[in-house]
Amino acid sequence: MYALVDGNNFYVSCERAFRPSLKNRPVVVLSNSDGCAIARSDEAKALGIKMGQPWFECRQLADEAGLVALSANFTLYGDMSDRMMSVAAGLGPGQEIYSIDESFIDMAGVRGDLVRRGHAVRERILQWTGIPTGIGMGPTKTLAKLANFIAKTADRKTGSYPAELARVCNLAAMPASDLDAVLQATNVDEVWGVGRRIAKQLNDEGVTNVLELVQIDPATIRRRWSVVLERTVRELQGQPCIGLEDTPPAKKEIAHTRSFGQAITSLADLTQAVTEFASGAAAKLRKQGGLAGQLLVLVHTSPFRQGPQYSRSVTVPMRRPTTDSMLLVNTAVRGLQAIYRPGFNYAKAGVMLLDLQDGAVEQAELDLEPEDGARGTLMATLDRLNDRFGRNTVLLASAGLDGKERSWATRQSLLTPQYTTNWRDLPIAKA
DNA sequence: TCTGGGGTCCTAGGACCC
DNA sequence: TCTGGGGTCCTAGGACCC
Repeated sequence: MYALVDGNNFYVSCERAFRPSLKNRPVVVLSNSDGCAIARSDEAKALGIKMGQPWFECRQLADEAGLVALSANFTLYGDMSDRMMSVAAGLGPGQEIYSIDESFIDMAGVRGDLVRRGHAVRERILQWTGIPTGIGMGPTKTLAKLANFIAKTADRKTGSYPAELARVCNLAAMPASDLDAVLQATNVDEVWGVGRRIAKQLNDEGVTNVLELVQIDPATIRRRWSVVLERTVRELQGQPCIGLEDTPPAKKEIAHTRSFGQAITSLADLTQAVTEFASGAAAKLRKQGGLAGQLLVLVHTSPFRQGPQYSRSVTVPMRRPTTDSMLLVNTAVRGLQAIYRPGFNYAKAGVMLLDLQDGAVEQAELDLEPEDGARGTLMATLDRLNDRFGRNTVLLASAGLDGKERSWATRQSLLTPQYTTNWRDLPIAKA
């Protein structure tokens, strides 16, 4: 038995916890560069704003409908997530933190009325963190996920689900005929693992709702589609195929990519950007105690713009697995030089660290670079300074030190304070 | 005229998830 | 004028190897 606890409109709810004036208003949170909407309040959804919709397409709603837009404040969301997760963990004996706003709970051995227990935990999360949640339960993770969707949709009163399924929904506790009715009222594209593409293929075969999907023989699914979709169908039929991952598996890659505030053309500007991305990725790598065996650099133009397109990446093996910013930055810049072509308007670049290895089992080697030991101390000091005094307090010279304008920097004009993680931003209550 | 089979590695891209 | 970022898994095709 599994539960899925999921924060409603999570980023918006985090902002509302500290600015109650945002309640009952249409609110969106924007991606980096204030590019597009990545979270929407119910009121914003009702205005017709789509997930991922570009801000320039809906910004007129600020004047017409009182829409409020905020730049993404990931420091705040990460901290609020930790708080929500620690309360949600009280629902059952095991927890897998699946994303910033979702966790699966293993309900094995939990006795009593699970729906009542769910409502109690939900109330506690709301009271202690200010985040409204929905909870779905079922015999498999895929069914718990589906139950969660039903709980949230019934709460918004937008679907055709019975009101008593709102907020907390346990599919395992439902009489078979009621369950069939609920599955029939749910489109296949709401199923975890069925995206746009597969949904269309299913629709073309006449399979539009979940009840129809559940009734297909898994072997047929495997033959016509894939083992991945077969697993999804078996899970929908109540056969557990996906277990709880309560210890997160080690990352296989770390990425740091950004779209630029405005397109850039020169190798000098790209070098600055790639230096910053490689430094950022290296800091992340050190934080999780890993080593990178390979590094990938990518650049590309904007597919949304007219004009010549160019997209290229290169993977460079490190001489030996490393965590050293200077080596990684040098490698990234050399990679960039190899793929850079003049005459293009570059919209995005990035650095990925690949072939990640456990830092604790570093391969011993004749020490050909005796300064490495000192480098380790240097990197640790660099991380401490940047953690304490803010990102980019200390950086490598190729990031650009001359005070020249970093025209490519992302824009975040609507950023809210870091209420919970920075003394200077601590909210003050007035009597 | 007729030109193998098995394997790895790399790049690129597609599909899905949040 | 203006279109996110971070992941995983899978597959196809080309280069290269024996």
